[in-house]
Amino acid sequence: MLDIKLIRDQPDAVATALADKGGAELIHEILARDAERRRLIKDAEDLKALRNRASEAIGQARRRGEDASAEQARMREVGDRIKALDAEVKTVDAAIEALLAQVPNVPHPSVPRGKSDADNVEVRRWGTPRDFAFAPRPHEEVGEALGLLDMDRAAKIARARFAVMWGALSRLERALGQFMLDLHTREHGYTEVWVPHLVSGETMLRTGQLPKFEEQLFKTVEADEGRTLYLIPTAEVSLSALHGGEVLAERTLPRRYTAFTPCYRREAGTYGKDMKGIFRNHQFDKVELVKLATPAQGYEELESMVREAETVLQRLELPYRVVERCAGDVGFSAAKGYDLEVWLPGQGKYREISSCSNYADFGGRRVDIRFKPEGGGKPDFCHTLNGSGLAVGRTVIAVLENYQNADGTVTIPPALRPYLPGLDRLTPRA
RNA sequence: GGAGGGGUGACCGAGCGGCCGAAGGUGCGGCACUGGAAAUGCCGUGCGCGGGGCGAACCCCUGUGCCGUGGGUUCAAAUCCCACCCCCUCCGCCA
Repeated sequence: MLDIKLIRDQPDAVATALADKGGAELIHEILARDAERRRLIKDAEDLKALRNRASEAIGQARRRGEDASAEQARMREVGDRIKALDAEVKTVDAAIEALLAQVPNVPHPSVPRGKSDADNVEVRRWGTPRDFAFAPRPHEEVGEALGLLDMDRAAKIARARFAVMWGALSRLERALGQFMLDLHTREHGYTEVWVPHLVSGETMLRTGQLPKFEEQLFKTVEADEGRTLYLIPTAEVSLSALHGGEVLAERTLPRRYTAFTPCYRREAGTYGKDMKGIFRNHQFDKVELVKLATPAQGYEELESMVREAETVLQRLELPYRVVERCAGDVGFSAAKGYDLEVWLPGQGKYREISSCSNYADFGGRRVDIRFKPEGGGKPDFCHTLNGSGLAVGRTVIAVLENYQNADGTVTIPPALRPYLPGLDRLTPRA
């Protein structure tokens, strides 16, 4: 969330910055509530000061053996008024927090203006889409023809938008995850972390998944306890919540964490969209990248994170482009972000395979991660960054489509061979 | 699942209902000592919120709150009561 002080001090600047993103209309109401809050706090604290002084005097009087019952009765009343004021403060606090939670992050000045993804800006391209001597097929056809991708049985045992991958394709999925983790931990300075896939509602709130995206989450209930846990829609949730409530030493920043986990998403409201194959499923694997950085490091770390994700595609020799998201498309929590879009010959389009964002202090404030400056001084909120490095399911798609052969087989990208000993092509399942 | 113990500042660890934001230690910062360092000595070292000092930053003053979380008792709660969360030990069960 935004710093209320920023809204207080520069309401017009904030409203202007949110022009493309929305939320500017909330500013006025927040200011009104904030003024009310401060008035109430002042009143309550004045009374508390009065009570503290009186209590002191009562204590002394009683130790002298004097009667202080009149003063005690007076303070009892003051106590009741304090209680009432505190309750009002609490109500207003909750209202402000609810309002503040609806205000999106202010885009970084460098972010291009625009309303939708149509206004996103292509930053660079890498690789040349291969020339096919035949009509390249979409991944679901390639996979199903080989008998390795099995959407029907997945639907049978679960429902639509789930997948079953047999044999070598399952191996490919696993190998890709392994390959990405090794790359990021060995070459990019990330620490591999194994995290819970089910987290509390509190964690979902602190990572901005709730309440806004509740309809996208799978929720579990322990039947006999009635307790709720949520399936993570991305490992970003678990990774970025790890240090919630902590104050980190500046010299330990930036911290770079990566995790390979399944991700669970309801995909509500996407009926009919990307229904074929595994492009948009309820369950998919992803290698997630999360960084905690100082404000001074934040944007530099965003650029390097994008390059780190790109490296995966380069090693796999998959053509892609980098797109910077415009102000209207950058995402609720993000101050700046890039998408990596991989070339899918079966679709004849570049499609998103990674999204890297800097949530800046907006994220750090919400999860409450701060750092203590090296030379002393007040703790300040960390920048939190996250990105996919990469979405494994979509990488499988990219491999199936870009490496497909005329005979229906699929060549294994050379960089992946060490992870798939004895396998250089996907062939029909026996 | 049964029985018991415990959650205090960056960390360890004291703490009679008022004089406790909290002893002591460690760590950290500064200074002294040193050719430089170690050791030693001295000093300093929490966070949030509100009000004010030039409505900026840094800083200062002042008030208030914070001893797992939330309630309660009381003129007054780290200290008493209740609920919840978490951790630990022993027994049972178990991948």
